[in-house]
Amino acid sequence: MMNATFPKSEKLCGGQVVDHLYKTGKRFVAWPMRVTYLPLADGPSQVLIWAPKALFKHAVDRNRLRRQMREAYRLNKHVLVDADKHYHLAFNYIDKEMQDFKTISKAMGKALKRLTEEA
RNA sequence: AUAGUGCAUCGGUCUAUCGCGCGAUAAGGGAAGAAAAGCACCUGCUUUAAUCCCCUAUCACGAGGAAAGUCCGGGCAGCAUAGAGCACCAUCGCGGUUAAUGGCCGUCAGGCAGCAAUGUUUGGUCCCUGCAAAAGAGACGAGUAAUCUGCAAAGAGGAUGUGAUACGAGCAUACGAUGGGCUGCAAUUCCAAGUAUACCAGUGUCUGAGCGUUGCUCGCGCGAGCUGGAGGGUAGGAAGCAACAGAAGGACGUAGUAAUACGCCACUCAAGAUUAAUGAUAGACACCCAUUCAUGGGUACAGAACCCGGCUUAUAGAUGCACUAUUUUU
RNA sequence: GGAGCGCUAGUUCAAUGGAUAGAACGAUACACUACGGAUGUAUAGAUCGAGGUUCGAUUCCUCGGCGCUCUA
Repeated sequence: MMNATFPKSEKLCGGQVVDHLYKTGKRFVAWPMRVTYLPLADGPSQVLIWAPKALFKHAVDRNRLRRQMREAYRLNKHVLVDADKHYHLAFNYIDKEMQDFKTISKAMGKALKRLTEEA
């Protein structure tokens, strides 16, 4: 049985850590998201999820996107765990339209698969 | 029955799988990570904080009527138990109501909309100080024409016209009454970690610099450092803050036209995050619309951030009560 | 979370409650030129939206929209 939990230790917190990630991390686009990542030696992978206020004015829409992206990560993260890869990750939503869960989940699967293939 | 007006209420439900936050209970486990210091002497070892932290199981709870805008008013916190004067700001028929308000209820007068129910909007004063482009003799202090008085000088007089308003008013920056101390939970308090005030200049130590939240002046309190240049370090955690509930809602009774008040009833009410929980997916039901009666589409506005009372704005649809107009029947 | 400020031609800025909202740059047309530039002449173009106060509103008040700043 795969472990599909998402405890707080897997969330990325702290201003300095976030700054470090965005300054030194590599990035690629997995539409409708942009992924910024930084490989780690060990420890749990930590994730940051972001829905920008500039694109979505209402808090309801941002909450919904954030929750869907979080669910997509939670259900797909076994790919990373199985490959024994550890990252600091940031997912930024970059599309102007709200996409449905299937699209986001598919994109998340592709993104994580690509990460496992990185050196 | 149709159309409308006012007041009030609700604003999806259930199941399955996976998941999140907070709390309680039970049984366990002993760490995680940052930075620094010390010992050693290049391989390392030791020590150390707030928060304690992690895992497992079960149970309970987990967004709104507007959580929104931040437009008012309070609670609460700090600053003299918040003090004085000036300045500033707000309110403005009358009466009531409240913890308080610019809100709410009742009511008076005028304007506007409507057949009506009703809705909407305006409402202190002109004594003092001021205001009005063009037009007009003249915009608040003078004065044009006819006419009258007078020997005359002059005085009285105020038409017509201009204009929104003309020896009478209007307006606010003026006056009056009433209210407001200022700042806001990033307030405020505590714990922990870390560094250096090295150096330069000015100023001051009771005849007192400077600081303390108020635009200024005082008053009051603290008081040996303070200001500028040039540097060093930190930005973690806890309380505030989530049932020791309260200006809380509801039913009933009494008073009142009403807002509301009082009494009574163990009737109801348990979110508390902080890179920020309250969810995701699938299915069924309910409601609405279309229809070829198989089915297809739609279900709004919108997400707590210390807490309350209002206002304003957004909102698919559903329900109840009262009233008005028209038509039909009795 | 809280506090404060702003919105005027395409752009940058003016305008004490008072006549037809002004200036510079830009745009368009014409002239000049073999063509273009420069220059000259002319033209078009705006008060964020909706109400209210006033004789009269860019200005004052209310509600909404958008943008910005400060604050541990």
